[in-house]
Amino acid sequence: MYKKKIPLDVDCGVKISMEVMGGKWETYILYELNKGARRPSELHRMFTDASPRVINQQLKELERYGMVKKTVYPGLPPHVEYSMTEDGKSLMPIIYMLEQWGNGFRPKMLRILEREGSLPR
Amino acid sequence: MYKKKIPLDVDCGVKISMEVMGGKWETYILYELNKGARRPSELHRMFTDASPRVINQQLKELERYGMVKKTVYPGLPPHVEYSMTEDGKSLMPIIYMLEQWGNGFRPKMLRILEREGSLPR
DNA sequence: TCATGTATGGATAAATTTGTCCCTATATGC
DNA sequence: GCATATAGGGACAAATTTATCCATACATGA
Repeated sequence: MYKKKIPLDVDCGVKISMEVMGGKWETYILYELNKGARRPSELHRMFTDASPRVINQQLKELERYGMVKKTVYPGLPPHVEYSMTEDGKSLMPIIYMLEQWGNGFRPKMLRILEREGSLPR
Repeated sequence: MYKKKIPLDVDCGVKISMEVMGGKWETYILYELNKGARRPSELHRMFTDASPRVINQQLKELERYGMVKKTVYPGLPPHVEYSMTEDGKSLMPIIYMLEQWGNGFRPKMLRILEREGSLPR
């Protein structure tokens, strides 16, 4: 893990929220875990654009902040499950709002990107 | 400005929202402009932790996405003002939610940081 | 003349996040 | 034996964001 040189600004609520759920795959993971517990390998298969390594990192971050809970079932082969905590669930309304706002803004965003010539195809 | 090598994922609403308001100083700027129009130099004096250069960059980004409007008053010395657009205002509820959630989570965050020995002073 | 305030931006460095490559270890199936 | 699946992580590279340094230009006031 990377050790911050400039500490998080704990005085700002927005910064705290962003720190907890701002990772590239974290909202995806939370969204999925909100439907039910998932094994790491399931998530790896779902998010094929992300390398397993990165999903593991972000799961670890989410666990660190108590947004998800890791359960290890003893035995071999290893069986691990991640599930949502109450704190994690409390993030969902924010995620839904971000999702909704972004969906509403999409047409304008597409026009902006097109105008700048940065649309693939 | 930095030209992205990996394009924004326009299929994801959350990503779109983050792209628009995820910059380090953007929510601060929006929060301030929401109270009324401000000149760049006013913002520079307010956010002394940020270099003027960076505030300018983020203002430019916000203008690019239509969240703020730049007005140039002719004459010398130059007089420029940034003000909120309707689209910008529509972001405020999200910013308030992020602020509220983060404030609520602060005590836990402080305990986590303390446990890891990453609290200054 | 020189410092100050106004607005802006190029070039470059530092910090941070994300991604890739490859390794550990164990059990099962072919 | 060898491939596959399970979970995980070290070392490093690439992408991205943020910061620093310094430059332009013009007017005013000491």
